[in-house]
Amino acid sequence: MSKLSPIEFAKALADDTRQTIMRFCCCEWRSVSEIVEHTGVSQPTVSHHLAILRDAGLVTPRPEGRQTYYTLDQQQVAVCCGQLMQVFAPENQATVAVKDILIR
Amino acid sequence: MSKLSPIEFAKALADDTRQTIMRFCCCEWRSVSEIVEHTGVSQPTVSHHLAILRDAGLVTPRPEGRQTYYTLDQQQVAVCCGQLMQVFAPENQATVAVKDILIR
DNA sequence: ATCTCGTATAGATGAGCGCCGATATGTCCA
DNA sequence: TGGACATATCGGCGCTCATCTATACGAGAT
Repeated sequence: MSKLSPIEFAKALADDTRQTIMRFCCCEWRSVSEIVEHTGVSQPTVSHHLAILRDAGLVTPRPEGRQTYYTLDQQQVAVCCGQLMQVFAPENQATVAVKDILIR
Repeated sequence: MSKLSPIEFAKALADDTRQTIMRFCCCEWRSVSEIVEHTGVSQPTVSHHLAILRDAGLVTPRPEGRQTYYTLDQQQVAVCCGQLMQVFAPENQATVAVKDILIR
């Protein structure tokens, strides 16, 4: 999981289909077929979006036989959000709280 | 300052020029001319991006004579980041801390 | 080995958007 | 009132990217 700049993070999030995938994979492992069925877009499109999220370190793949299961990396999300807050809301109270927890 | 969905927030952040503007206006009031000079893009382009950020409630305009000064709304940023964390990192420790501060 | 199923990649297409020049709007000053 | 300046809007152009179909790759199963 490589570090993600605020720009890369924002661009990875800036698509409805990708956010749908992220919500769907938030607390569970989901196969590509399940994601295809849930999003309603074609399988290649899902694969494309998964590649983007995977490159951003936002989802983790787990190959299992013919299928590949994906899940959202909540820690990566939290760290990136914390970074956003430090850059764009440095004087906010919540930013301090997040920094204490996420940055060590 | 209207409420901002995770998608709208991400799309507003998903541009280098807009992030440059946001950083430049983070803790100070900046005129459009200053922003034009700092970003290096044309004045109409800056105006365009400011309109997007303004519609998202991420920057606050303060007209003063012929000039308009803008500053970043750190509270709006923090709230949106908090929302992102609750949606995409609900099991993370930092999310709980942010929620306690931002959501009332 | 061959077939089938699940996923990834390649190539094409169309919509969205970032950018600029030109122009409109609005404010201050003489 | 007229002119100069700051910002906003308009119209277009080019590029990025989300989507599709077609195809390749890879792992069971027969």
